Amino acid sequence: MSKEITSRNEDYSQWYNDLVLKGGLADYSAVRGCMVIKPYGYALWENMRDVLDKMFKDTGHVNAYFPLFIPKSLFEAEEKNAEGFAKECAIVTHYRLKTDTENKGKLIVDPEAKLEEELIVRPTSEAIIWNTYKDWIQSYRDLPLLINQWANVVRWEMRTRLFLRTAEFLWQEGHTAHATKQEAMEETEKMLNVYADFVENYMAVPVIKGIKSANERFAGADETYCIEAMMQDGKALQAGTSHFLGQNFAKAFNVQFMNKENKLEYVWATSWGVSTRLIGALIMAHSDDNGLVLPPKIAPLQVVIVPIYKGEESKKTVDEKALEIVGNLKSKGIRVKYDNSDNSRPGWKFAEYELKGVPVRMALGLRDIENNVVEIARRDTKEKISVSIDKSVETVESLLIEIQNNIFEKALKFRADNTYTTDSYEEFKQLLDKGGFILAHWDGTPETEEAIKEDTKATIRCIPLDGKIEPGICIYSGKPSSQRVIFARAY
RNA sequence: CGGGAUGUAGCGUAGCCCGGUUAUCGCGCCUGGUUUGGGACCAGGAGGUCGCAAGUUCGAAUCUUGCCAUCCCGACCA
Repeated sequence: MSKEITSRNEDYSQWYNDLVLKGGLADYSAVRGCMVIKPYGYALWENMRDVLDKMFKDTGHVNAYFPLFIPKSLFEAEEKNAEGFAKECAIVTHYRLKTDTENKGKLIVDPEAKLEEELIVRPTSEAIIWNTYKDWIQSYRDLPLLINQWANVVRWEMRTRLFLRTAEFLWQEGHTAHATKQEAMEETEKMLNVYADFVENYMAVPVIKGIKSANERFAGADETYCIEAMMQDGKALQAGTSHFLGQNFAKAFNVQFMNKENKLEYVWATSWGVSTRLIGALIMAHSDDNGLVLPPKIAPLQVVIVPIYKGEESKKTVDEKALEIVGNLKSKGIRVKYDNSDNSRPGWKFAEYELKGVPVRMALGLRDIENNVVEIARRDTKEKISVSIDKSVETVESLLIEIQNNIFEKALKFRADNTYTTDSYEEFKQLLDKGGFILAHWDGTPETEEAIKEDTKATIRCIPLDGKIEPGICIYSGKPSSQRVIFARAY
């Protein structure tokens, strides 16, 4: 039967789950909190990864790989960071199993194989990386050190959600070392801009660049920058972070370099990351009740061609013409699939590829070939047009660009329509229930943020970088404030 | 980790309260045929550790206990 998708109005969470599962992006696994990323979902991640990887390399970074396991003593070296992650670490305590003599065919942990020092499965890699950098950095000539790694990390979350929060996830983490504070701060902002560029121009998700409040700051960072996106239910989702780590890790791991004046100095550090969580952002930003809506630039398939035929003879004719179009599209670098499988009919295929969010669908039948036209349907607006086959490639090319722009504009408009400004705490609470971003004054204290969070479940998503300096009074405490910050309920 | 719910073929399900032949139905799958412009139809067929493990019983999908996984709500969360 048809793959029914729960509507957004009916149950937003279920709608999201339906898209992930029925859209073929991921599956639950036999492991609590861990998911299987299926080929279609992984293809999406590969496209995202490839674009980001190029952006990192274009900004001077290189890739490396560090161990999955971190000795506990290293992990705890930077205290704040260790504390921040302590509650969600998986720990390796033994290295061997043995046959259970009491219970044939079962294995038990060999108590004699206890590790002298426990290994932490990385929730992030600062510790192991800075412990390594210590040996790599001696002189200012070794700096800057600009390294990225693509890896998996584990955070033992209480409650998990496909892509948005899983116990294991894939990400990239950049870790850089610099000779000066200024340079490290510039790097932090540079990578934030790279993320914003990627998320807006490839994923078509508008973001707000900002700084995290102390409560939301990365443990071990002096300053955390972020990009925040709005989902269709009005909730905020952090799409990427970039941290200025100061000299915290340099001091914890004793990473010093000789400067030009022959004096030892601690290096300045940054780290930055985005994860498979971005896929969750993508889904919730654009998709609709018919399924996924993927931005052409990173969609695994940009075009699908569905043939319509009657009998073997006409199938041949249609195949021939369709493959010619496929060739033309491919020569333009367009990711296209010709689905002439005989186990489902055209209508089924239409619905299936809509569910999968393929940006453009072409339908080609005998009637079209006679008239030298092809039907082209776009996923975002579901509009259909009939164009001359000779012009089909250029039509598709421009359509892909148009779809990319349209879904970005649509998301931008949605965000604008759901962003409010208020100076009244009562109105603030009412607006929160509608969902969306609220620009309000805040006195800058963690206590006030905490109190508002207790009261409303909303947190400060960020202090926007492009925010106007505008004196006002804190919405909660009435104390003076110099700038509005963004409040929202968040994922 | 607390509260609630769920788990029967690839998917969706009936049966469970009140234990008793060969576990129901639909979709999907396989074979053959007719079909194909928005989720086709006919005929035949295959497919099951009833989430897992103990227990109660002559007998367990059904009753009991434990465990595992998922969903929702909370707590937690960079």
